Amino acid sequence: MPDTVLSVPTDNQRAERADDARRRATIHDVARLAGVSRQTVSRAVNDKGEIDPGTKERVLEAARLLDYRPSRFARGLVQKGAVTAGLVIPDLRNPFFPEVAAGVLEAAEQRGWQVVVWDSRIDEAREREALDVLSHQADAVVGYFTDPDDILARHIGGVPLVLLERGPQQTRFAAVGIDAATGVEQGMTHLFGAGHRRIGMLDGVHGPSPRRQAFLEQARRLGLPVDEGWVVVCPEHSVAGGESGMERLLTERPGITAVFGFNDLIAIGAMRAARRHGRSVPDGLAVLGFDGLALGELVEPALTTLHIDKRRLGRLAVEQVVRLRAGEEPLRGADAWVTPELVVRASA
Amino acid sequence: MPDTVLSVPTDNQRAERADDARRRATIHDVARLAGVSRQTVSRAVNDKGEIDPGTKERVLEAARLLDYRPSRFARGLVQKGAVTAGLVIPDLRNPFFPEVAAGVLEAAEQRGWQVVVWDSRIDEAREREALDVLSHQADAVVGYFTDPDDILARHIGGVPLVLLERGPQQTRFAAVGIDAATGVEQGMTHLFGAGHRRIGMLDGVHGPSPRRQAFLEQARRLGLPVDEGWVVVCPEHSVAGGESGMERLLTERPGITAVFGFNDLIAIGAMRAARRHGRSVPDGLAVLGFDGLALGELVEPALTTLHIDKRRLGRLAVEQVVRLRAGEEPLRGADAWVTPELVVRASA
DNA sequence: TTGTAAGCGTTATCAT
DNA sequence: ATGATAACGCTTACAA
Repeated sequence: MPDTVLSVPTDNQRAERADDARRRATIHDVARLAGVSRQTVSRAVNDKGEIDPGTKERVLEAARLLDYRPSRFARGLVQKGAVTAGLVIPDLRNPFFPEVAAGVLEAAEQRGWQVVVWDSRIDEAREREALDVLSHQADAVVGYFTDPDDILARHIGGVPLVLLERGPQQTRFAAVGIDAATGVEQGMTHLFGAGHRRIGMLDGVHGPSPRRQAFLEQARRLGLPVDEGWVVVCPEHSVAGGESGMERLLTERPGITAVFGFNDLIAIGAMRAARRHGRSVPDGLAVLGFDGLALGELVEPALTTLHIDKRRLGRLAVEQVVRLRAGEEPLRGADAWVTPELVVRASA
Repeated sequence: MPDTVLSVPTDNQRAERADDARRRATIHDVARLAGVSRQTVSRAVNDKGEIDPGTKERVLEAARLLDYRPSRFARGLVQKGAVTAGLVIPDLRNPFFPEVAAGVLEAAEQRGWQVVVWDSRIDEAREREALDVLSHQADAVVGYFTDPDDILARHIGGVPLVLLERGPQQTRFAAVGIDAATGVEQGMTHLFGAGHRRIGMLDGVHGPSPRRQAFLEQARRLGLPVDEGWVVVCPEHSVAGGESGMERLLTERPGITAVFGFNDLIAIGAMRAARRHGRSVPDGLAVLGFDGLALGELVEPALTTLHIDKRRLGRLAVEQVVRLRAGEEPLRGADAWVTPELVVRASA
């Protein structure tokens, strides 16, 4: 018989379950303890006006006692407006990416958004996993991805996606990129002007990357005796990767007088390897980087590099998200590019 | 009269509002378009078994048409278990912090948690703002904070909080720290052993920091003629900050033969400033860093430093969160410390 | 000042 | 295989 009474409806059922072991306190528990309605608890907790100071104090005390915290889900359900973006970065320990992330975070903060960060650690499976999770938990995703569009589409499932460093012509998603062609042209022109003809490249990716294509194109334009055979790939985008790549390049093309690095870390590795081979920089070998990391000013000799405005890249990505969410077309072409700028220091 | 009919109850009201301009499609809209119940939509979308392949296809098509995406809030409300942690970092562009963040992200990922990252940009107001937001949106917060406990308490409001780099004796919150005393002792012993007696310090914070206290204590132990007057504060924890701090130190204590940096960036700045003053490193001036950044191996001369396992620091912080959430006592004392390790390179 | 009722969008449970 | 119904925890009307 008591069963019948207790199962009347919901409120009494709740009362039954109230002393469950580790259940988090709800607004209802607080209301009951304070002897008020849930609405009154809400008023107290959210600091609304219309409430008696005494009641408020009592409610807050009850909340404290029960260690009550409003459920963000229940709140989100009823108050719209909280925006969460996902950010997927390949490697937080490559100083390039924290800079981009800083740009994203800054722009997001200005809009009151939150950013969930994933470090995919240069693992395509983890990239996809990030998409799977973030497509459920975020309102938009920004990041570095290596999979082709159709795979990404399968995992992002309708959530706005902005790809970092993919040329707009390489994807149907929104993207922000780096104007590799212009950057490489500046760099090669500089090396050529300094008298270099036998220039090698330490690329960062297999296959026809924009940087490599631009490199080969410039080599052709300048009439250099340089082709694919002068390009060595450093799968690891680090100083160590640059060192071992340079070892190989020096073995395969001992005649080179200059080398173009895929990024600054690789270029710094190249300098170190070159010196170990008894070639001083820049006289025995000129080294050119790509990124413009702060680090480049600290090494000896300071690194000549194509500087990229990394924060801007991040901010631009957030702008793309804004457009996407507004139902507008994302920026395409040059508006969605960051153009590198040659910074001449000592290494080339 | 039609009004009466339409306002029957909720379902029809919804039908009315369905063609609202920019309202995001809900499961209900999809159900209606596909001519099935909401439950069936749920089954299709979540890839559950019990559903006719044909129906499923029809539902998914409708979902695609309406650009339907499940609300993460509604989902979170019914499916428990999604954990979001907040991470507050002072400056993503100081290479130290991305390493710590990487440790946090790694440990969080292993547990299936998500991490919302905030860059407080070394601004106490922004730190508090981060707490205000994250205490609502996250299930726990990990981070660097400068405010004293009571202020933090006011802003964190009951959410588990783990402070980074606060000695356990300095806070009643859970914390993970660095064993500054042991680190400094190693460093000072090393410098002393190399014959240095007049040692300066470039500290990073005003007031009695653990590192400074340990420094002064070691100076006393070793009988050095060194006191507070040999400490210069670099408010900016960067190479530039180290350079200007070193300028001052060199002016105030031209007799120093060695300098202890608050961190590696400051130490590198010190090396540069010293050299500009015509003092070679390490012969004219020995320089010791604190952090063990990868960067330290790349500068010339390579930096002798107290290496900190930064990832471990981050992972440890997540472990503390786990304890807190389980209602256990957080680790205290040495278990919540990371002990620096002296790495001798060329600079000292 | 306080309480009642409805609804936010989803999934779980139990029928059918 | 599909649907009805009841939660989930909260806030926003509106009523008292």
